[in-house]
Amino acid sequence: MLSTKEKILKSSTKLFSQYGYKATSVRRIAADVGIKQSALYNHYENKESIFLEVSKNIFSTPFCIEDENIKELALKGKSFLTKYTMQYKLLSFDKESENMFKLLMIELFSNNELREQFMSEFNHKNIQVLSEGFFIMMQKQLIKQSDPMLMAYEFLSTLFYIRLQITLLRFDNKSTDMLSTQFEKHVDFFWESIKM
Amino acid sequence: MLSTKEKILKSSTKLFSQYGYKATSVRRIAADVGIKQSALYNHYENKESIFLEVSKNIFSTPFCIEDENIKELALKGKSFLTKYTMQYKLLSFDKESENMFKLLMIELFSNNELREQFMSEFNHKNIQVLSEGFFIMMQKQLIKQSDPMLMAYEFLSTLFYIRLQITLLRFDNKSTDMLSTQFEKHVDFFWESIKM
DNA sequence: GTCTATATTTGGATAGAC
DNA sequence: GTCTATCCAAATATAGAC
Repeated sequence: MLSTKEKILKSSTKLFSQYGYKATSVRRIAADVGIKQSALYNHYENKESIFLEVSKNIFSTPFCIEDENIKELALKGKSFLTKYTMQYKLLSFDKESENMFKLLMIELFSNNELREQFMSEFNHKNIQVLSEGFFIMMQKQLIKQSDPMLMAYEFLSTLFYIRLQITLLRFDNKSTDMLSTQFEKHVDFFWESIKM
Repeated sequence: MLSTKEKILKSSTKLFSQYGYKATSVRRIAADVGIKQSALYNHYENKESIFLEVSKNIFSTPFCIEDENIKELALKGKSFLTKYTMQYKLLSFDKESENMFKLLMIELFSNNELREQFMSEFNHKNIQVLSEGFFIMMQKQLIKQSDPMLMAYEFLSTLFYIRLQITLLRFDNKSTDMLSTQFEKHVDFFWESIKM
């Protein structure tokens, strides 16, 4: 059994990630929770503070792989890319992460903070981890010599594009069959391109 | 000298592509044009019809290269990719196209029609043209044997990601120096990966 | 074709009874 | 903590004078 406050968070997460901040009214959130609009204010100061609570979860769910034992992983070459990509794929199809990604995309051009976080948390962080991996592989002569950062950028951009497409298709309740193996194909294609 | 109707279109294009549909009020459009809000209704039936006029231009400006003489171009190998990418780069930095791209991104999850058009006009059309080019290059043994569609997807996704980043940076009036040569690097990297 | 004035709706937020 | 009632602001849209 969820507390009212938890119900509000759940409902608002659902609605914000479907319609965005502006297009989601507090009345609608209240209706979804099953209470009157005014009762919301016993739990949150205002609409903004509800959104803040929701948006906290956007980057708490990892957008990229944890760089725990990246060094050991990178030594294995292709397995590193596979593992990285499979974690990314999991996120892309996980309902919770999907909503957070959707919300991020919807608010990307309206919310300065989210935009900054997208650049740092998603882009830079992923590029950093990946390029570290590629750098190690180059040292170990597993892959061709090149710019690790560029390689990371090339690899990541496709992951992002697949995820965006999946999110769009699922938003319309369309089938993602055509994209379900795209991640694996990407790893295969990319590895063939860079391997020694 | 622009007619009032043209001024409305110009102002609303600017504002819609900056704040999106919901967050742009007709008052603000009117203020930007320099007339009173009610006067807008002498030129457009309602807010929706203004947006419709604006959004017509999203896909009229080409989002992808014209496939005019793609066969001849593809025979030249790398030049095909270079030319394709440079056209794409031009669009990314063109003020008009940039606004249309921004508007598309902002409304992607709110507007069903735009979402459909993004999938067909941007994704499918580009994939088709590119894969046709790659297919020809494979036949002529200019590049390695692979799935032309997959190759097209891999190539396009990075173009899209660069464009998105450029758009985000310019939205915040930040420098795009770091990304200005990314398109060229992408072509170089990709060509090295696929060439025979 | 533009203006002032106004109708109408919607949405965020508060007051006070229970 | 929830409800009803209400306030206030903002936004779309219309009516009618000039």
